[in-house]
Amino acid sequence: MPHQKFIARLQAVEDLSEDERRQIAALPATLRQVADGEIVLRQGETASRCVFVVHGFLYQTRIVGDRSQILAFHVPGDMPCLHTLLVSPMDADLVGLGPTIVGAVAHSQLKQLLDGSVHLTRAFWRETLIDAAISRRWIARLGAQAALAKVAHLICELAARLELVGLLDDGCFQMPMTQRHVADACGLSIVHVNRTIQELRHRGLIAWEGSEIELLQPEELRRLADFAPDYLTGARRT
Amino acid sequence: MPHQKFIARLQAVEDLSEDERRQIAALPATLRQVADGEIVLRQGETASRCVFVVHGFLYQTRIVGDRSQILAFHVPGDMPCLHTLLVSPMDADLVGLGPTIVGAVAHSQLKQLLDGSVHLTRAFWRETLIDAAISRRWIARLGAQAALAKVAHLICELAARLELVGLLDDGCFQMPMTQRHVADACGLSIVHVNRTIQELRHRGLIAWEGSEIELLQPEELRRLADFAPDYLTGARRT
DNA sequence: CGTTTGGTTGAGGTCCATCAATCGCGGTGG
DNA sequence: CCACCGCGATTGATGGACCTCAACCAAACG
Repeated sequence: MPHQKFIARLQAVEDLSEDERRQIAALPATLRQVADGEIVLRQGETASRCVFVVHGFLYQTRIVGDRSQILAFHVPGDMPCLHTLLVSPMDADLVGLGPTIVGAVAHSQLKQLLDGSVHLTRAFWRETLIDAAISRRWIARLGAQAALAKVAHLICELAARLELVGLLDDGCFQMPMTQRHVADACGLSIVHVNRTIQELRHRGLIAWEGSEIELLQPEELRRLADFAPDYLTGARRT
Repeated sequence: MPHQKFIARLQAVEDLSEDERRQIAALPATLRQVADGEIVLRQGETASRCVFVVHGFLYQTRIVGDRSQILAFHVPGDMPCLHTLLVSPMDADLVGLGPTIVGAVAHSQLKQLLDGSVHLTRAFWRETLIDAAISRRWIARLGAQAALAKVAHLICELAARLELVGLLDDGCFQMPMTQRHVADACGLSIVHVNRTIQELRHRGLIAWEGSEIELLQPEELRRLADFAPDYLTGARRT
């Protein structure tokens, strides 16, 4: 059950046989509650287990100079530190966003599973490649877009990723993200993020109350953000 | 011989046996000359072969809105589109920087090699993970650093990566990068890049004439850029 | 209730973009 | 050989996007 979203995610990325799904579901995982702002894995730490999001959200943040930069958000089904299986130390803190439930699988278990299956190895590899593709979009976003487009793009991406795991309800999703998180993810100041969000609201593109974000005009928003969701699944060759 | 730098690169990332090195060297590769500015692989294109840099440089660039953003530079030994093996379409143009020689290996050949070796698969996977780690640093750089630090960081990274493949000569390296490339990589205007480089020169940190870049005070430069090269090899667990 | 946290607003300043012009250099063709 | 051209580097002036500081508000919470 806790692996459900994770399997769904992998499934969206690579076709899995029923047997393979069973093998993944059989991975021994320990569940754990993570509080808002709690650090699951610390920068520099060498993980011996892989974490996956069961419920809620995580993000990765890194101090650079005197400010902190968010490198990635993680939604249910994501395995944020899969790369620690092969490349050891974390290059950022992994932090809970709102009350969250994570599962953890021992590296040894995962290695054993992957060593036995070329196809599953490929699926997990693909998973890390999609993470990389997302990072590359973030580079484009941070390097070349104006504040309004940056924030719009972030919202579009989160909505699209949540949709993949069935957590988008009619353009609406729940995420306890504060304006500080948006600022740290977009490389903007809080004040300017605030004004930017107001502008998005004013244009009737989004609604955002508490932890509920709604895309009022998804099409318009995507155009503004120059967003296309293709990179999130790594469109397979047919 | 053309595979030499590529093997050196892999070797730096994961221990290879002599047999494995031989297997890689035996991969049938076609060499090709690439002119400055020539597009090797176009955004949206589905590659059927993986390219690696034998001599010279490549970079990946993507149009976003009305400007172009460079997502990555590639030095000899790099395999810029290894990810196309599993995730199909290119999300950016792959372009030659200066006169360059690239090799190309068919996906089918590569797949065959990897399917036969768990260890080599791991080595190549690691390779993509290091690319991802670099992307993440770029996010931090673009999101959280000022112009001076951005440019300094880029130079530090290039120098460190070239050092890994033996192309750094006493803090000196050859790279036919223009200020426009720096601007597109750092999300700055050309004019401002020009002034930033002047400032770096003025502080006695670098020298840059034509295509020769020299780190005059590497330690100072690294401090300014908040740079540490750890992420480039994915420091292995011991 | 006081305190904290996140959101909001205003004013002023700065970093960087944009526009425009110049300069040096290598290439090219007459 | 030299005028011409194009590209990259450089410089100055001006403007704008965004930052910083500071204050205030509302809701949540002990």
